[in-house]
Amino acid sequence: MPELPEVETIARTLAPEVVGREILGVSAPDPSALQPSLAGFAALAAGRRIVSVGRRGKLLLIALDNQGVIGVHLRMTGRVTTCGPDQEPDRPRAVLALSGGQRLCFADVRRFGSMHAFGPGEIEAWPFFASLGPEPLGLGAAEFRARLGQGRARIKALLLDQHVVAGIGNIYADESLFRAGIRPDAPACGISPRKRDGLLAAIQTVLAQAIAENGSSIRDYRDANGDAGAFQNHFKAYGRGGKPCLACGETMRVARVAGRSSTFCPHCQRGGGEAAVLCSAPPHKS
DNA sequence: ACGGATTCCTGATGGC
DNA sequence: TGCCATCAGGAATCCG
Repeated sequence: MPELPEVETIARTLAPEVVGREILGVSAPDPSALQPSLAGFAALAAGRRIVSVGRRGKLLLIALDNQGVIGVHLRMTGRVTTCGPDQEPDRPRAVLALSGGQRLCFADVRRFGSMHAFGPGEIEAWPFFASLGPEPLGLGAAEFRARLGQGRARIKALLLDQHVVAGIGNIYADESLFRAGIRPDAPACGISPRKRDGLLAAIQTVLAQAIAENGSSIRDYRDANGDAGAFQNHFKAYGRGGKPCLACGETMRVARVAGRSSTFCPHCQRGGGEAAVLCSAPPHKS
């Protein structure tokens, strides 16, 4: 599942393959992959030259020479890869033919993802893009503390909420909470400023390490060259339900939090548990 | 208004 | 062996 480190890795591996090339044509075995439509996408993208490849949250951004941009939502199983004229792309939903015989392929078995083409200045008006929270890497402690708020929402739900912070998904939420010693179901109102600072530090450490390892490959994720990442070998929480905690040996538990399976150590992650008292009193405001 | 639950989609997996 | 239920999850949307 591509989250921030995976999308960052795709951007870095895709850039040298496509930057400087012109988009010659657009084809789509599954036209629903393209927004606003196959014809609309082609009108915005064809004839444009790719000038850079970047990322915002989990959104892959392919910048065009007219200030337009292609935004790619990979969701769960989306893949963006390149393939030359002699290679057959594996079940692509959409293919961009590029100059020099290169092709950019978008495949996505579960079909949750999509590619959006935008004209100059249009993406800033896209509600999804405009409402994204700040990037977690480089985010200041004071702002992070404030963005979590004092509500009763569970901390994991907040980490997964792209309006709060952009780029974190189920894997890195579990890994960060483990390293910070906070239960995934802890309400925000019970997490002290000190704990919040520790959580941000854990998030930044985990994301940076995952980027350095080219992301995590559970089953679907591959970079633009088709290569897997390696950070799955460093998981301490995700996917370790029923196994002994790597820190204390206690059996890791799995619970449903924020609609996601969440793995945590009941011993190491007690932070926020004391919040039941702090949050129980209803906000008596007149 | 806020926060939880549901929905979309298909392949992998486990139980019988 | 084969079938069927279950699970995976990002984000929009629905619901209490």
